Amino acid sequence: MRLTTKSQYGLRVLGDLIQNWRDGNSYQQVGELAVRCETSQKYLEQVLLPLSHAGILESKRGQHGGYRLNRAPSDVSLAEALRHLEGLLMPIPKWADDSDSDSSELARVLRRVRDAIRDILESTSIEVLAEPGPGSEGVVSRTDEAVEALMYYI
Amino acid sequence: MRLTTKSQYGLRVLGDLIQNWRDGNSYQQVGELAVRCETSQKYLEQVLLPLSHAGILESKRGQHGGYRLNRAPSDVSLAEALRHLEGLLMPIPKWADDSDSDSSELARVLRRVRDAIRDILESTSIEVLAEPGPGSEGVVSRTDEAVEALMYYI
DNA sequence: ACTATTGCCTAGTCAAGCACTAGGCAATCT
DNA sequence: AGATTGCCTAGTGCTTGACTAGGCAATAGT
Repeated sequence: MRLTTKSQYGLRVLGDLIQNWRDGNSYQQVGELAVRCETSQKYLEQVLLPLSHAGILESKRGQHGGYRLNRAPSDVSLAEALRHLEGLLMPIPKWADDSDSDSSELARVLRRVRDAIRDILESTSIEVLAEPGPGSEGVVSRTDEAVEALMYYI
Repeated sequence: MRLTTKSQYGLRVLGDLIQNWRDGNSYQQVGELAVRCETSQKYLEQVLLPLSHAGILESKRGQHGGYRLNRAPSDVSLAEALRHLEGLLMPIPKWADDSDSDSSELARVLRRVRDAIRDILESTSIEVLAEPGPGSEGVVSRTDEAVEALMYYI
């Protein structure tokens, strides 16, 4: 699993839109989302596009257009979001994905690693991206830091 | 965790040297290892250097020099080998590695992923890299294919 | 001691991919 | 009709992976 800035911004926007979902789910313009996520509008457009195509987000064009969640946050897993942000998490050819046990022992170990990652990411919903409630002081999202910490490696 | 060709060749050489360990543990020249691993001698030198510095391999220069295992294969974990082949698997800053539970929920999820990967890789020895016994027909090492399958992503 | 051999180390090159920037088209609202 | 906003594609600069190349250092055989 690799994590690039697409995930960084994408996950942060999702957290933002989850807050918005709980408060009427109105359309949020890319320009404002970009400001809140500290990136450029043009780049964020590219990040959100695949999420829209995947049906995770819903978009509207023209005046008062923007993005909003299309499904309940609890129904979207982190794995699904990351798949559309980063492309396929694991482009494994058939021979390795098959249940054939005739492949090497190493392949079996690597498959266990892959499954462990997948299990965690599939069983976690994007609700974890929502910023902590209004009780906390630091209003700044920690999503960036969390992703930066593991960026490129895991 | 990222896997590059360094891991691909490095793991394959380790498998080769494990066979050699069980058969007298003589020094194997880089040139011949490179032929068996289907890469160039010069590149393989760079791959094996860090394994030598880490004490996993032992080297000798001059005529009849080469490489051989320096420790029992059962005492070297896949995690250790990969760490020296790819650099640190997870360069996580202190704030995320601390047991402080005040970081974001996402950070906690990503730490679970990291730990799951580490647990598997630490508990598996490089013995799995050894080629299957002489009973099998296909003599070609499957390490390359196993690594290629997951290269860059997991 | 001399020389051939082999590993050690550093620098440089080429291609691919990430992180954007930019421009124009298409839909929507007023 | 015109302004606004998202959709889509192309292009650019930088970093990194995957090597290639050259010379130095140590060891073995004579």
